[in-house]
Amino acid sequence: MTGKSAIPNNPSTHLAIADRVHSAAIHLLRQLRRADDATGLSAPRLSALSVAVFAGPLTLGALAAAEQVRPPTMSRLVDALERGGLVERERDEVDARLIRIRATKKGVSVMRRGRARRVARLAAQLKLLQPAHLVTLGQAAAILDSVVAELAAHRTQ
Amino acid sequence: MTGKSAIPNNPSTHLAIADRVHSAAIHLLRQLRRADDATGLSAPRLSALSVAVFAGPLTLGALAAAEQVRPPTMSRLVDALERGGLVERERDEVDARLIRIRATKKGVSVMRRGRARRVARLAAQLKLLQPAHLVTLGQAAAILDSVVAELAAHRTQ
DNA sequence: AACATTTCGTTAGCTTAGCTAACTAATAAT
DNA sequence: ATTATTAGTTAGCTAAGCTAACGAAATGTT
Repeated sequence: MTGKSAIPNNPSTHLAIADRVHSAAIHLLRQLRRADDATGLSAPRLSALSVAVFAGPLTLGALAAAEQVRPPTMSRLVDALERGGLVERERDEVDARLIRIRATKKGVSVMRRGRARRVARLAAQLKLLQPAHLVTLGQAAAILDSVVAELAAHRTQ
Repeated sequence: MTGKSAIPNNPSTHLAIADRVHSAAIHLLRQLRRADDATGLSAPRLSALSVAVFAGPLTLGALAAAEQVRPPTMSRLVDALERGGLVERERDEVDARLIRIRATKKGVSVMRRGRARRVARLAAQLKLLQPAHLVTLGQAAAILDSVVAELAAHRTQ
């Protein structure tokens, strides 16, 4: 994508840094996007599965909200995961409109391995970095997450 | 998406850092995704336009490579940009197979405004950070870009 | 000079992910 | 009892990504 020079101006500006961070994120995800051949799961599916696994059984709507996606979109993602035997739909006992998405055993193990594998390529590259650079990345991730949380808060408000 | 707990392990491991960086990137882009109703340009289009603007006239293949995308994909992105009057296709004088993609005046200005707007929300948050954190993010972006370039190289091989 | 090969971009056709709008079924409210 | 709201799905669209196959142009071989 844009690379070094978008919004060139003064490179130390927050705007310039925002631009570069944005770029880097796009590039990274492009690289990691391709389906993990081992699991056959795309990023959105793996991501949804991840929430199902770690946040326990969730309603479809809640899952959609967690993934910041509309219900129909999540409905299809769940279709795919269900087809693969990774999650199950359960009707709620008390409120029959609700559908709880629960990860299966298979879903749990596939998710773990899939995510590990997905990130493995990145990890392998990181291993080649100078330790100081690795530290910088770790710190940046933490900072970014807090920034993103702020963004999300201001948006949903 | 996945959040804090995927592959938790030792947080200082390159694998753990890879996971956190990956997470952070996903979260960030989800937040920024809708950003640019003003230009009507999607992220991939804005990104391609950005390269066309800043890396000067480029062949379609080079643009595809820069965007880490296959030629047919870029061909369609360029179609859309051309329809919007943001870029032009020019046949090369000496080698008639080549097509140079050149940003128009309109493309340049739209890109600047669009991208600025897209990143503006992020930039606004960054402004609230401690200067040291801002520096860390800037460095991290640079490091990440080189890492991603390596990833791309190894994958294409 | 003629033919074969390679290269560049496009076209065709597929999948996935996202959306809105409209529908069904179920619950809640009046 | 009827009406309104809510949850999820279906239908139908757009966009982005891919591979395979193709035409046109350039290059290499004989």
